[in-house]
Amino acid sequence: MPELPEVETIRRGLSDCIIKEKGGKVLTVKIYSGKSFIGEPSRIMGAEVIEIRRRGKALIFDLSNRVSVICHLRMTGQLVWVGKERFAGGHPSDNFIADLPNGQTRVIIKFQNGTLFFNDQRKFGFMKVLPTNRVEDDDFIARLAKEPWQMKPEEFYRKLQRHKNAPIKMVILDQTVVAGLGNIYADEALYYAKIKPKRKAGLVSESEAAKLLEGARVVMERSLEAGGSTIRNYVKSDGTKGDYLELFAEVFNREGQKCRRCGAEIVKVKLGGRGTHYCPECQKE
DNA sequence: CTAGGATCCTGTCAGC
DNA sequence: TGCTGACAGGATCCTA
Repeated sequence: MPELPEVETIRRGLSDCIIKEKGGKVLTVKIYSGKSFIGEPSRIMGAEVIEIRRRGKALIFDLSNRVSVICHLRMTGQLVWVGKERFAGGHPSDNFIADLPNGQTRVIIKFQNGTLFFNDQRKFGFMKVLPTNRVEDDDFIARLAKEPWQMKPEEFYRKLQRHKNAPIKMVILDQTVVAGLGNIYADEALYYAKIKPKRKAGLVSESEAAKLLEGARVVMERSLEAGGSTIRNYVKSDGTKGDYLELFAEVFNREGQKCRRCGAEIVKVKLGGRGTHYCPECQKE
């Protein structure tokens, strides 16, 4: 369930562990679930990771032999580095601190100076090997829209018009409209912009669209400051589990609680098959 | 082309 | 306790 801030947090954490601290060459690739690893694993053996990039919610590991690995965690993927330090990010679960591998481990990439575990309960995520110069041709990467920081309000507004009959929330979850938002930050951005999630996208005004785009940036920046969902805030100092959502969420997982803006009760409904949280008072139809 | 629902897969939790 | 259905922070595929 990692969204842009979580993936970016992983990118930074793994860059520190694998590049700065020198993870070294890939020694072995062990695949426990065929559908979790696409392509020929031997193509990354003997190579070193020279850069870790991110496009939307996808991570891209560039290796020294002009081969790259695209990794998308989808709903329940997580990456855990065990080396000199331990770093874990992605779908928060006890795997962050558990002994690995376990029953949810799908791929293990062993480096000279550490081991990268790709765990994924539901097997929706994947790693995919391809030449570095072909990454931009990958179906998912190629169709990805700009991120909220790169997109101009006018462009965003124009894109909304192409889906004028769909609920605005569904439209901003579409990665070809804007990249990076998932179910949490879609709800949070709409709260920020005071727009009801089910409103038709065509009925969002130009100024509201600008506010929504700004909201997307603000809520994801806030989460990024909190470190996304990583081992640092998942495990509190007393060893108990923490809920990082508490750190910034205004509506997500707050059904039944009071809106911090107007005091009304936050509600949860189902929209397009996704749990959707909003304030019925201050978010407008 | 768009909109909406089903689908991939595994685990957990509420309710009976 | 054991079962059943709903649900889970994603994206694609299929149908109308």
